[in-house]
Amino acid sequence: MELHRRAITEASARLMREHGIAGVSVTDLMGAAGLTHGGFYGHFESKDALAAAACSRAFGQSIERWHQRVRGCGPAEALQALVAAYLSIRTRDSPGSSCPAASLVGDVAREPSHAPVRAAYVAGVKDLIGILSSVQATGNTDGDRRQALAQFATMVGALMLARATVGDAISEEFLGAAREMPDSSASPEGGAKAPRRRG
Amino acid sequence: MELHRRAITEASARLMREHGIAGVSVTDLMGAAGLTHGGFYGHFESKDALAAAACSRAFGQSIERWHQRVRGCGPAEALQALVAAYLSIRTRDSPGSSCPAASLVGDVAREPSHAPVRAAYVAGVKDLIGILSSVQATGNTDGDRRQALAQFATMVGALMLARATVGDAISEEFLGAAREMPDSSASPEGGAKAPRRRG
DNA sequence: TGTACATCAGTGAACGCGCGTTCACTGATGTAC
DNA sequence: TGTACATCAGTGAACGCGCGTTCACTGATGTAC
Repeated sequence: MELHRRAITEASARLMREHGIAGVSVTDLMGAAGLTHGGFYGHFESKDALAAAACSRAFGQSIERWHQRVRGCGPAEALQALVAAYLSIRTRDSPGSSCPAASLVGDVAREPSHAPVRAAYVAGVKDLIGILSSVQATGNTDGDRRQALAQFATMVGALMLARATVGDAISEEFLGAAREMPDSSASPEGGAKAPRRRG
Repeated sequence: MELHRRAITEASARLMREHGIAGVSVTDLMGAAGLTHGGFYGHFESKDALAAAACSRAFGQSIERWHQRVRGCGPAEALQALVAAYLSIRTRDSPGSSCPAASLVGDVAREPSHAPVRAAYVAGVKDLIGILSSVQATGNTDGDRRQALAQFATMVGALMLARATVGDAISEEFLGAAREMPDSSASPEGGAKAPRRRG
């Protein structure tokens, strides 16, 4: 039974990123796990509960992948590697297996405040921001975090805009322009930089 | 009849940004325009066609607002004003009346390539990028455009992440960190800057 | 080893509901004479 | 000015369909003796 539950969660982590939470039915999800829809409520309390589990699972996959990329690199190379992979054509064209913070951002933004997927999303975003902070180089903790938040916003925005404009040249332009954003283009040696000030 | 068509488009421009294209029904939209659902197909060929019209209308509103903000400012102040308004709590909490490039990004990303709303979205994004380019100050046209693309990605990403994480402090952190992104924090005098290079 | 029984994950029909779309009809408006 | 008629935007019932969820049932599994 635990095996089936995992299969449902895994299938949902993929399909919900691809088609949206509301874009796939319980029947679809159970079918993708090799089951029929009737047994669903033996595994999950509701579709909302599954969405939360699927969201957590998707973030788990991303976090694992980020850790792999960061491991065994200096911070500057690690940042470069994360950004380059994130803002690639391959990632743009694989919403089902790429960052849920991007793929699900529109869905989660419209969920009511009590929806369980919201908490899962926030937790996942915080984990990714933690990793991204650790490869920044402003020289102080606050600066690293602010830099990571802004950088992550750029990555998520560029990826989603690239997806929404596929078929037009501007899609690739978004990916390219965002890849060169502040710190990924600056000093490959990763020297400490002054924290930014409010304008 | 033209009046009713406009009312339907206007209501849809708001409601589709708030709840998503699939998140509102034809009955809802007609009701919001003060009509009953049956007459809908006298005005539009399909819900998809309405989505395209609503998207164009929403971009029209944003473009008008951007032009107003830019008019009568120097480029540096204009950029500051656009970014500050875009990344405000007020904007975050008003998806129905704010930038459709953000509110609809997830919906449009999942539309099939032939959906009419896609073309409307791409056209609107290009218009906004045009305005944003015109207030950049890298000193050359290509640099301005690349800068505008990256900046816009940051704005859209931060706004959507802030919406998806409302209720947690990180929501406001995204807005704040993205507000200080590259050029909005640099040189309020707006002096020309060297174009960025690939890292 | 063989039989009887309890368990319970999974099945598939069914529930009420709302969707996008269609269509016969209504009733206000404007023109013809 | 008054009557008859054509037009056509808008109405609301109805279409087939898929949704999330429920539930009586099935049938494989494991235990008791």
